[in-house]
Amino acid sequence: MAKLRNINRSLPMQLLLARESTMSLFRPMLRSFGLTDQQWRVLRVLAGCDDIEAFELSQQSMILPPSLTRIVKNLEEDRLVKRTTVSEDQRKVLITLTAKGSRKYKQVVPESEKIYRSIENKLGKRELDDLLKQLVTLNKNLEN
Amino acid sequence: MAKLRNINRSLPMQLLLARESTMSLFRPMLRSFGLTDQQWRVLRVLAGCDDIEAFELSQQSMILPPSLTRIVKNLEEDRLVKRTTVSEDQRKVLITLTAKGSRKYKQVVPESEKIYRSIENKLGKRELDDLLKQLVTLNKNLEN
DNA sequence: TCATATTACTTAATATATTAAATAAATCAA
DNA sequence: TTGATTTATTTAATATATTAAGTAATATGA
Repeated sequence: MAKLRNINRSLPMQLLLARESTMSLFRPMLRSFGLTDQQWRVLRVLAGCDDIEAFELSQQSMILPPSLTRIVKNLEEDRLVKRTTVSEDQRKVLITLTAKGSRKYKQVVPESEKIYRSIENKLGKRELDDLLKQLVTLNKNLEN
Repeated sequence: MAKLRNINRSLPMQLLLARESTMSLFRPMLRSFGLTDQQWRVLRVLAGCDDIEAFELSQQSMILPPSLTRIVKNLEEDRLVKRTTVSEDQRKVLITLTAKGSRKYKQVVPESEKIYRSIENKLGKRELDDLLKQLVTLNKNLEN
């Protein structure tokens, strides 16, 4: 019978496993702040700019527009972000971090970095840098 | 303001991006066979054994039990898999590929391998092997 | 100008992820 | 033996992913 490559030789599976291995280290911390993985990705992008259009936020947080609509709605209900429309182009929506959202972000950052450093220690800084470099290259070479 | 590392230096984000970059190459093919990503992961594991317990299938397909319950139910409705219970331990559920499921698997395998080879060509076989090796190491070193 | 196409986002429908709780069968301990 | 615990899976509830379709605003071309 035609056989598929072993899991250990499957790039998609190893990437899935690696993503899970790393996120499982961050997840309990994020949950303790009442944040989902995706909500954190959104806050993180917003913290890096004054405001941002929905489409651009979707790209940078790697969340598809339909999911983003719901996620932003929930964050808005939690008063962590604000939505406004652009008068020059009424189709567009601008999203901003509120003061509360900014405070939340500042609380999470040091905890996140702490976990990141523990990963660096487990893997070795050189190995991690090397892996990152290869992933960046892969993403460049496979990009659409 | 406390700032988080750039996306390019974030292992979780690069892994997410890499996973998406690669899966986006397989997804249209899988959909053309009427399969979701997760359904394919399940079929793939089942093709590698006569039958398997739900918990073990959950591990190998990297799908949590609650999700697996639903996915197996859907695959069962499509007549691609079969569920039976073990008489020695009535708690356990055994899952098997049907003849139809096996045929589907055999149809997908060559298409999947074709795409995999095109990825090898884009990235270079040596680079890909090297990356895989590093991912396997990472998964070993971070494993719970 | 005005019908058409495009853009930006949202809604809808179905599938999956995550966490907690429930269920039922098997095991364990007094 | 039987009440308590553990194990294997399912249900439930909420959140996200994916694809398609819808809506409203803007841009385009004859």
